[in-house]
Amino acid sequence: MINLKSNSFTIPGKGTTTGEIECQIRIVHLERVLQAKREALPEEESARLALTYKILGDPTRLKIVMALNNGEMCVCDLAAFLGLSESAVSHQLRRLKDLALVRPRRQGQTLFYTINDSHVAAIINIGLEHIREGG
Amino acid sequence: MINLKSNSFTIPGKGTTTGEIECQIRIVHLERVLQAKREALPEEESARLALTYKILGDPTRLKIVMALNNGEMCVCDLAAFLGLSESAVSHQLRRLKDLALVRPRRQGQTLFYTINDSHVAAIINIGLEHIREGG
DNA sequence: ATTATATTTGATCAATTGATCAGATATAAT
DNA sequence: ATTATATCTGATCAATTGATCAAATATAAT
Repeated sequence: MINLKSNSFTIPGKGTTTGEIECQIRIVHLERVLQAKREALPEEESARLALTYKILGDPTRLKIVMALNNGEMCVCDLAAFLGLSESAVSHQLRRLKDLALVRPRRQGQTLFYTINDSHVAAIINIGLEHIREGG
Repeated sequence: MINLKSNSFTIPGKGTTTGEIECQIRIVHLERVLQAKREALPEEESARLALTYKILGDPTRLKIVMALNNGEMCVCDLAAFLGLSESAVSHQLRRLKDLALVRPRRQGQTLFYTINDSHVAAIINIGLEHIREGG
């Protein structure tokens, strides 16, 4: 147990410590905690990364991505494939597009969606390896 | 527009088609839809994969995983690092453990958590590459 | 045995989420 | 211009989620 005064640690129920508030945070290995703080990604970047996984972390959206991995598809074909309304698919495609996971190509009235870059397929392949062994 | 009778497609508001219900699903490229159906992962597997990403897709959990990527840490140190209650951290560790993303090692009363396998770090590295270029 | 320490567990609740619906755009055809 | 087609958008609502709290284990120390 280590006593901390006026540093940058945030205490669960009490917000961030400022001024002379004396607080007790249980830290068993201080160096380890400080190292984690030092090496942590900037908040903005880790938030973005988390959001990327979150977007992949929905069955409908993941199925979309995996289907597109075999070639581009239009909204209505995806809807037929998934058994969902075209509106639902469009909503999900927008979220995937916002995170640069898929990308549209317009041909007349039809929008064909594709995987945006090679990282997406790579993430999925490694994820599959993970769940297939030991998971 | 293609007319389908009594096949295995599911129609948005009407459940899965059975018997003689005549339905109209808009399919522009039937081969593409059928290919997607053929090559889709078994439902159970894609659900598991989605869940894996979902679990990584929360800022708190992702920070935990990234911190552990630099070496094992105990629950209370993680709590101090994150500025969260130990209970909150424990709850999240459980979810990470359930998906085999982290793994505990007991030493007396203390539980040290580690990244479970190399795939986890790989997924994160590729995710980072993705958001850092073009994202 | 009793007490202290480290973590886990179950309940609660505000906040977020995903599919649907109705209506809005955007492009093409007549 | 009008109509049809393909997709998008905003609102709604049940269901899920994450942090907190209080209480329960589990291990260690006296």
